[in-house]
Amino acid sequence: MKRNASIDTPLFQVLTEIGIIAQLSGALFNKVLPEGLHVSHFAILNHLARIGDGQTPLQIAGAMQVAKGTMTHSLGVLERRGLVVLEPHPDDRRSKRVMLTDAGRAFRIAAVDILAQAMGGFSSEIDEADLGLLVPKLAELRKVLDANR
Amino acid sequence: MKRNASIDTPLFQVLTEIGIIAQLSGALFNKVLPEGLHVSHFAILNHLARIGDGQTPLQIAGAMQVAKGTMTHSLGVLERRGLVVLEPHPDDRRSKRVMLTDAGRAFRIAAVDILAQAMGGFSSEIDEADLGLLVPKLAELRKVLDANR
DNA sequence: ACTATATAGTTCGATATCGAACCAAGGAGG
DNA sequence: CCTCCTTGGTTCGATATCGAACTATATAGT
Repeated sequence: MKRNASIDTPLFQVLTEIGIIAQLSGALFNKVLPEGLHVSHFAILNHLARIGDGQTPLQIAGAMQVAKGTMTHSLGVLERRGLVVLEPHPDDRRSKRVMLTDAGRAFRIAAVDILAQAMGGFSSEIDEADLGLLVPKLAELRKVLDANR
Repeated sequence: MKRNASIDTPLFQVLTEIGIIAQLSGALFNKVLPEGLHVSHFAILNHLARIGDGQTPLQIAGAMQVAKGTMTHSLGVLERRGLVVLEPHPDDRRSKRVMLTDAGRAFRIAAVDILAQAMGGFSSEIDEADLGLLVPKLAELRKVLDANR
């Protein structure tokens, strides 16, 4: 059937699989993460620890690919927990700078350990080298999607 | 730094990329889909059209990897729009069977066209064959995650 | 300088999703 | 049969997210 051919394209299949995997891994992460901390919150802490803090909310939203209103919300959660502080941006009074607190760094390290442990449980069932090859392809796909949004 | 090594594993990187891609493609789909129809709703219609209707809500929830409460909600949306009907299951009075209506089939075909068109815009920027190779690996990853949830 | 436009964040309403509690029906053992 | 456990669905409260409207500041064009 000609009609279905248009949707059974590799791109579509990949996106379908990816959607399901994202849902599954998100659920898995949420289960092992400490009470009240969502994957998205952890992702922000992790990003700040890796790339460096002092980024603006908008920069972080761009990196995480979420709407800026969402970022306002998430940063509020993290700030209320004392994991980050928002300070005024020195060069632009509209903007903020997001800084990790010591508690935030400690929290992230603890969460990383928990996640690593949880993933270690079944990472043996997967060919790690295989996964390594996937990363650049996925990154490329992400770039294309990002450019067309 | 030893500490970061535990999280900079291929598996983790892949899941991070996948999370972002899922968010991007979901947003993209939502933008092109008709008013009020969410990707998840389309996914259900598509699943029923491909696998065959008459499935129970729980079966569909399993295939989509969403909570059953979510499925109740989504099917309600689709039913209110007349795209599916829920009929009592002949063998089990607790259960239902989800049937596509003609309108549902038509709607799906239209949506497929719209999506195919939207994706066609940038699918040329990606190596389709490359993507094809990704599918089995992703499927495998999905299985492992699924088994460990 | 002055106005117009763009940008950073916030706020708000709507919706998808989850998880847990719940209800109803099936099935298993005695 | 009757109880106990399981299973399919629904309901409910909480939360993440989006998109759009809004505020304040910055930048550009004239």
